[in-house]
This record gives sequence, structure tokens and C-alpha cells, in this order.
Amino acid sequence: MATVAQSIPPVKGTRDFFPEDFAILRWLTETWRNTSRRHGFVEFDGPTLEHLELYTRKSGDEIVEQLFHLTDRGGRDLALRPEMTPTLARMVAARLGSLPRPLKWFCIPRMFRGERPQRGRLREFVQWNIDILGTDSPTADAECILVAVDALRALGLTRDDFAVHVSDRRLVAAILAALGVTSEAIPAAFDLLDKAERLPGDELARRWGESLGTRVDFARVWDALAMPDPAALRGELSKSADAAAVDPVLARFTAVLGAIQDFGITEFCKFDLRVVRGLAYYTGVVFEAYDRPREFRAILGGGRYDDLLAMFGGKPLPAVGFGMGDAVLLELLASRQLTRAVGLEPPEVFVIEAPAETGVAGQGGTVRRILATLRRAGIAAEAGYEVQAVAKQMKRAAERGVGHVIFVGDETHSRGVVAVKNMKSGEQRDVAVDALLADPAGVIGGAGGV
RNA sequence: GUGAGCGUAGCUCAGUUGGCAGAGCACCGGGUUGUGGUCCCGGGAGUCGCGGGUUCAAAUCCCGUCGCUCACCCCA
Repeated sequence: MATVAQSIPPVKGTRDFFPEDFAILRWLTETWRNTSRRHGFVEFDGPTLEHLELYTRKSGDEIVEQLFHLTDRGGRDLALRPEMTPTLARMVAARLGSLPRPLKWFCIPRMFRGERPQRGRLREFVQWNIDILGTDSPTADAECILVAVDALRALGLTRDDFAVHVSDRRLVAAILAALGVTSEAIPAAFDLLDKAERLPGDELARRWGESLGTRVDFARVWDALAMPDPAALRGELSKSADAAAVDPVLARFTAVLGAIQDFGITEFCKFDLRVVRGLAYYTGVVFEAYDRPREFRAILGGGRYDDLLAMFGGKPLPAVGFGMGDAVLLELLASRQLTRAVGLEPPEVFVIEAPAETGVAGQGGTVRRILATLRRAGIAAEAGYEVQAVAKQMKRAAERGVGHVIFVGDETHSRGVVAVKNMKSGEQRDVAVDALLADPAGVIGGAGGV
């Protein structure tokens, strides 16, 4: 019987959004959208389908295994977009000369990844992207963090729920260098630091030794990165020959922290050099937000990527931004019972047609005229398709939570009136059909407010 | 691609020395023919994931298979 549902379920890692589910997703995306606008960002979008090469050029061929790729009839290799940055880079590069800078753009695309789903990771998901392009100001770095914090607060999360861990790759690199990691080995070190908390200790030590040799002890590095504030860097770097080279980086990072302070979100942030991000293209400040108990994966991640745009557009363009996916965030919000729904609001008015006495004409036509007039006037109105017992229809109206019920029945036939009932107060009065049709907003408003 | 756990009604699940498949929620109907969410009564619904084996008898035991979940790989 229900064989389709059984034999053709949703594709693994994708989700059916029933109205009550979609209402939660809408709440989330509209909060993202409103937050973006408050902070001066404009929305853009690009195609869901892109040339495969757009992704392989930056990341190499191995990424093909991790995305959905297909071939069109002309033999072109295409991919469902697994990330937004290449599309953004192309669009910006196309109009680089004419766009006023800086650019503050956001988007809320659906994205796809061809991997096995697991907790907080799906094959189709929604990700909010915030990017500021064309400025290397430390204020822009801090502003991205401000936007992220503001959105999470708008969703109901507090300083007890999450923290943004702020770091800078160049500072981490300086510490690694001071501890003896060669510059060639730094990318591999970043990669392992990014995985450090997910890998078992022995596996981590094995890979560390494999990539970096045994001369530099991982535990030593890990401890050094736990320093509580940037000032401690000087002590850590005192032995290093080129400690002075770090000063400009440190000064800029301090400026970012100062801007965070000015924005009033210091209590939501945490200095944490153990955050480096897995991607190779970050060039400076990087940050990730986590729930405080660290029960879930990272809620968001981002940072400065000053060299990436040049790879696509030819001309360099400094940039900073972050991405925040819906999967982990919705799990966190659900665990705090903070999820809300928008778009499921009940209609303001429910029109009930009472069964007519024998010999009296039905009032279906009047019901339909009232419905259409109310809706034209901007008042959401509903009615059943069949005439049922009034008690039954009242039950439906009450369950849906409508504000007003309009009764259409024999009095409508005999006296030209309907009864308008305010469901909250219980107050009910007769209103001429003509008056209702002439001024629906006045009647409904007058019956007890919208 | 690797490893572990789990598959019984739409949902959450119960169902052990193998013996006729159940509960709650949800849904639908009714509670004396024109006004409320509670409450009462009733109803539909499942090839117990699928296939094979053992047995007089399998949701239950054995083998296989598919699916889901979680972890790993990867993390944009």
C-alpha cells in the first residue's frame, strides 16, 4: 500500500520538511536574514549547479570524491555546489572594477556534499555565509564575529550556551616555528591541530610523528597554545630569533580584540590559539563557535582569506567571513528548547456555515463572498468545505486558534446578518453582511482587535 | 571506503524458557438535529525491514541481505 514511502525514501542525508519542520527552518533563516540586514549586508545567490572545475581548481581532484558530480548531455562535468566561496569569488571578480568597496554580502544557500551523513553533517544542508570583501581592517574581522554573536543571541542562545574561539594562524605559526617546526611542515601541523580533539591520542601522536618527526613534541605544542592571552606570546617567543617579526601580527590581533571589546561582545569570545581551521586558504584571524559543554560540532567557522580571491579573479582582494550551517545549530537549539516556528500562524477568521433548517436556502454563496472579501482586505480567513454540525466546526476553529469566528446561517437568510465572535473574549454580536463586506477590517478589528 | 549499534501501527515503544501481534500519542467517527480546546465511547490501521534455514509452531533461534543511526576517512 504505502509502498512509495517505503521503497523510495528521501535520499540518505536529505530531509523532508513537513510544514512544522519548515516553519522552524524559516525561523532560522529569517533570523539570519534579518541579522544580516541589521549589520549592513546585502543578499546574493548563485546557481546550485556549477562546473566541477570551479572546485577542483582550488582544492584538487580529491574533492571530487566528496561532492555530487554529474555529466550533462554535452559531456560537461558539473557539480552540485558544496560551498559558496568559489561562486562568490567568480561573481566578485566579474565586476571587480565597478563594485563599490568594501562589499558586505551574505547568502543562505542550500549546499550538497557527497559524504556519509552523521550527527550534524548532512548531504544537503543550509548554510548562512557572511563575507566582507575589499578591506583588511581589523574592524571587519571583529564585525564578522559581531554578526555571528548577534544572530546566535537573536536565536535565544546566551553566553552560557556558546563561545566564539578566536585565533590567528600567523600567531600559531610563530609559536610552531619557535618550537622548531619548519615552515614546510606548518600546513601539516595546522591540519593535525584542527583534528586534535577528534582523533584518539595515540593516533594523533602517530600522525604527528609521521608528518613532523619526533623532534617536536605534540603535547609541548598543545600546551603552548593554551596560553590565556596574547600577552603570554612574548614569553613563549622569547627564545625565538625573529620574535620581533611577530609584533605587527600581534598588534593587528590586539586591534581585533579591541574592536570586539568596543562591540561589547567580549563575554561571548574566548582567546584560543588551538583553533586553526582545517582549510588551507585562511591567512590570518580564524574563529569557530562551540556550545560551551562542547557536546556538538562547531556551530560556525570562519576567518580571513586575503589570497583566495586572487586565485579566481586574478586581482588580490582581502576578505573575511564565516559560514554557519543549519544542522548543528538546530540540534543545539533543540537541546535548549529554543526552536520556534514562523509561518504556521492560524487564520484570523474562521467562517462557519451552520446547517440550514429544512426549507431554508443554504448560505454557501455568502460564505464564499465573505471569504474572498476578507482575504482581499488582507485578513487571513478559512472555512470548511462541507457544512458540518456547528459544534464540530467550532472545535476545529478553537483547535486552530483563530481569533474570530463568523457564523453564517438562517439569520443570514432571514435578516441579512452574521454573528461575529471574538474567540478570546467570547463576546459575540450580529453584524449586517453588507457592513462586513463593505469594511471587513473595521468589523473584525472592532470585534476585539486583530 | 572502514567499524559498531539498531530495524514491531503515522510517531514513541512493550512483547525471554519459541505458542493467535499490543499500549500510549496522533488520525477518523460518535456523545440526541445552531457555539469551544478538557472529558467519555468507538474505529481504521502492521507480510514484526526483506530473503532463506531450524521447528508441529518463529517478532522471538541461526545465516544472508537491505535500510537507518553513530563513529572513522574528509570537513569547504
